[in-house]
Amino acid sequence: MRIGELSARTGASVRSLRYYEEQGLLTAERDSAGRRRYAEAAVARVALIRRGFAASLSSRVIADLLPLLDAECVPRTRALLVAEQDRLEAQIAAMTQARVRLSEVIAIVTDPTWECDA
Amino acid sequence: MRIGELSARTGASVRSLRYYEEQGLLTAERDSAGRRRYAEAAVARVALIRRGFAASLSSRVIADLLPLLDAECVPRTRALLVAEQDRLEAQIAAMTQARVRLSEVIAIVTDPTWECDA
DNA sequence: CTAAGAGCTGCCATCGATGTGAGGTCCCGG
DNA sequence: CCGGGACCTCACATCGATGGCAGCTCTTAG
Repeated sequence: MRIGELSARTGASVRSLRYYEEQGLLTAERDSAGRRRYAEAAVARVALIRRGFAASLSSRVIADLLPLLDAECVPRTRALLVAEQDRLEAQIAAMTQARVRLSEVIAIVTDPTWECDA
Repeated sequence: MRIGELSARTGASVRSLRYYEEQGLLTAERDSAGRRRYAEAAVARVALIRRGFAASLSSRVIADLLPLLDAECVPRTRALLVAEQDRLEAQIAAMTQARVRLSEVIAIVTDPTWECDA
């Protein structure tokens, strides 16, 4: 299929599909006119890529991941994902801490001695 | 004091102090040579700004916030901060959901039928 | 044959706090 | 008077996925 159809079938914009290819996430044959031709499997591939993005993986990590998935290499795939999980966990922790600090700020400004003109 | 001293006393880089001014977070007099001169209060001001950043507030929000703080206007200050808290909460929720999705991906690839060459 | 539509490449913009560097001014100590 | 250090402004780079435009080619329906 061509890029428009793949886009329609996956929900990824045409722009994004080209970007995925640029990042080495998706390969395509070219027809005589230079247009991308995708195999049926591309639909599942794009779904997988998008699943990765939805799980906050970067294109770089997905690029590392896909060959491992294709090789059905569980241990390394798993190691990569767990590392990402740690990164995500750290980010969540950072934001959670920011939330605490924000609560502190709110507590400070809610000091009852304060007043307001408006 | 001049910018170098303020930087040393607050831990903010000189670049950052200029940026704060550019964003309307910090004001400075100028001496005859055009150099910034800060009052003592600037130290506390910068500390407050940095506290805001540490609580994941953007310079824009801090810019909105500081006048309210100066006016000691609790209700509006509080409203602004609570709105930010909601935003932060939404981000944390998004990342938490990403974590769930990542766990799902890990569960999928950990399917015991898979094998690995390396 | 022609117009429209789909595809192509390449480039710029986004958002935000900060780093970095060039090129200039100014002040002070030696 | 000179050198160096502190300061100034201006401007570009970063990171990442995506949007969007310009200008082009190619195909296909009418």
